[in-house]
Amino acid sequence: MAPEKARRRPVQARAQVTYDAILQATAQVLVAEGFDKASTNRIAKVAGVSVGSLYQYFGNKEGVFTALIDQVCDEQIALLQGMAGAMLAAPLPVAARAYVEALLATHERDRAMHEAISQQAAHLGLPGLRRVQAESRRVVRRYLEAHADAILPTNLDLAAFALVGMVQGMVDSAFFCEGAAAWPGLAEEICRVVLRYLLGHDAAPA
Amino acid sequence: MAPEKARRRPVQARAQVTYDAILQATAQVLVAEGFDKASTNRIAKVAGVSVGSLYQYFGNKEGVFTALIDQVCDEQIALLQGMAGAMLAAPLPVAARAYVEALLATHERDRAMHEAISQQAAHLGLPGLRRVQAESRRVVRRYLEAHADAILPTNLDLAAFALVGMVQGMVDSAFFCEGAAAWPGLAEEICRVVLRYLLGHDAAPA
DNA sequence: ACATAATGTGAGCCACCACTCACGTTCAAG
DNA sequence: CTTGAACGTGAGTGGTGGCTCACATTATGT
Repeated sequence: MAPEKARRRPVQARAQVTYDAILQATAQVLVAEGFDKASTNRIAKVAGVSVGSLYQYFGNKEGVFTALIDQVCDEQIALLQGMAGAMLAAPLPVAARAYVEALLATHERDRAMHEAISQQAAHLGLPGLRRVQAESRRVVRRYLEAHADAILPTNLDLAAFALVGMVQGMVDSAFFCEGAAAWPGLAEEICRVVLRYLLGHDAAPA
Repeated sequence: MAPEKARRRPVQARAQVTYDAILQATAQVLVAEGFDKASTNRIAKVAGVSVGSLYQYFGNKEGVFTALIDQVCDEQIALLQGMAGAMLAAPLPVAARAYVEALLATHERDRAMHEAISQQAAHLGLPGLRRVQAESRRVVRRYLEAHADAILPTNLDLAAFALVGMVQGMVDSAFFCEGAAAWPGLAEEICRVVLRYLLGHDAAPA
């Protein structure tokens, strides 16, 4: 039950290779065959190692999945922060657009991955997903601060919270409802929601 | 794998009692002990019946969960439609407020339930959750039609989609991020988002 | 070269779990 | 009351999967 610590940390190069292979195999099996087929024996076989090796680096089955989820969350956060740096000085319509597109893109990229993980989200993934949301709010809040004189909301914490939630909600809905993600006006509409909330009107075209 | 049909439908009263007890026990075990502890034997024991009885009404384990999810979704949809009838003629700020409060309330009521179910959402719950979202969009769309001359969006399908997604997203975020659900200005802020999207400005106070 | 630690192996143990079946019990109809 | 159908039972079966452990192999320091 409790997330046990890893038995051993990889120190030699070949150990790191094994470790990475296990995580990659976990992702692959999860996406291709579903959670209930993802036994430790199957993961080890796909990774090309023995079960014993798996249990050298992960205390139990749960540990494998939490490690994988952590890795995915770290990537997502890194992408977020990278974008934030490039967008801090950008005007609102541009930044909004970039944020929306980025979220749509990551969803597109590893849709199956997210689905498989969220299958166990309440149990294992929740802390990780919380981290991503918290970091998203932090990034958005910093942007709002820099543009505080141009927007309506004065409670920036609440505004960041609302923004991250609403965009995530619409993007999720789009992928949830098959086919909707490809709707032509979707990204525009999400941006419209954001801009009307922040400005009270649509952005004037340049 | 495939959702097998129930072996037998309860016809006598005591059979219905057994059937209901099984579903209720499933919900209870799911919430109190988590999905992986919810074995058919455990469910039967908590329900106070024998495993054999369980398999008289459900073809397999999956069938128990899908039946439970269907039941929860039906309740949610019924609540939605009931509210829609009462709100069709209401002015926008009132209707928006009612919708938001209703969502917040249902989340509050069976938060653990939703969490446990969404744990298996990708596998079992997806069709049910899709039904709820689709019905939500239909209800919202009907309302928008009735008030089409008072709102900015012209593509009502897209608007309904965006509205349901954004509200759901913000509500989910609130419960996701512990404590946030109790934030004082939360419901107001969600309404503000909705109204600025639909009207382009905040509602004038009565 | 040698010792020692790090890494890798996989057959097998054990516990658990989905599901069955042969048998009892309760109901409803004639 | 009788009869048969609906309902209920729970020990048992087959299979699976998490995890171990005794042993083999490879790297590292001296």
